[in-house]
Amino acid sequence: MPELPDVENFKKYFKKTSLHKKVENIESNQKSLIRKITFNDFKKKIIGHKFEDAWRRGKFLIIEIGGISEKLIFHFGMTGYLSYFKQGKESHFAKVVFNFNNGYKLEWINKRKLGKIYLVEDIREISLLKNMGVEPLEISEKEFLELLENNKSRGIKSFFMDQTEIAGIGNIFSDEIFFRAKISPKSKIQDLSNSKKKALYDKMKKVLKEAIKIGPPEGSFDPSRWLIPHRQKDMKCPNGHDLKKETIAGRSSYYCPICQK
DNA sequence: ACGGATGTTATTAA
DNA sequence: ATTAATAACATCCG
Repeated sequence: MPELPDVENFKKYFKKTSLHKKVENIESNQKSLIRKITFNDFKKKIIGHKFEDAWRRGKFLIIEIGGISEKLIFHFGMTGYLSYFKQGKESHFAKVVFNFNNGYKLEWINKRKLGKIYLVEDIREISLLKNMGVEPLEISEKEFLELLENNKSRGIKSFFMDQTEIAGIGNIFSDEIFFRAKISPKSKIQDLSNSKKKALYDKMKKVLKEAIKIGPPEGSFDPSRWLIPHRQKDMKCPNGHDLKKETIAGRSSYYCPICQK
C-alpha cells in the first residue's frame, strides 16, 4: 500500500496512537531491517523515551523522540503498515514491536522484507531522503511546469515515480493520476501539450488529496471514478472500456487506451 | 503451482 | 551525460 496517501494516513494513525507514552521495550525478529545502528544501541537509545511528533517526507515517516536528538524513521517498502493494540492482534509479519508503558504495543509490520527502519541524527544520512524531490502537495503550478521542462526528454511514468523528482508517488497512484488527466503513461514529457501538463498538476493534487481522505484500507475507492479498484478485478476502466496492462518504466501499468491519449 | 506484487538500488545497455 | 531496462532483494498471495 505505501505510497504518499498511505504513509500520510500511517502518520495520522501513529500520532493518534503512539505519542507521549514511554517506550518500555522493543522486540525484533528481523534485526537486519534496522539500519545505521545495531539493535542493541537502537533499544538503548529509545527505551525510556517517548515519541513526541511525527511527519512525512515522500514515503518515509519521520518520528521525533523526546530527550534524544536522533529521529526514528520508518520506510514501509511494498507491504508495510503499523498496528497498535493491547493484545490479541499480533501479526505473523510484525518485524519490530514497540511496547509502551500503558500495556499497548505498536507493531511495524512488513510482509516482504523490503521496508527499513533507521535511527539517525540527521535525515540526510539516508541518501534517498537527502535527495528527495518536491512534495507534490506543496509545489506550485509554476514550479511543477518548470520541473517538467527540466525533464522534458523523459517518459512521464518514470518521472512521476522518481522519488528524487517528486516525493511519494509510486506505481499505483501515478497510473491513477494519468487516468484522471487523460494522459497515456507512455507519453514523453516533451510531447504533452500545455493544457495536459496543467491537467497533470491539477489531477496529481486532487488524486492525492482525495486518496488521503478516503484513507485505505478502511475506506474504499469508488469504482465509478477510480481506476485503482479495476486493476485486478474486471480490467475495465470506470467508463467501461477494456483496460490495457503493460510494463512501463519497469512496472505493471494499467491504462485505458480509449480515455488516455 | 507459478506468476506477480504498492519500493529501492546497483548494474548494464542504449 | 542522460535515460531506460534489468535484476536483485525476500516472501506471500491468488
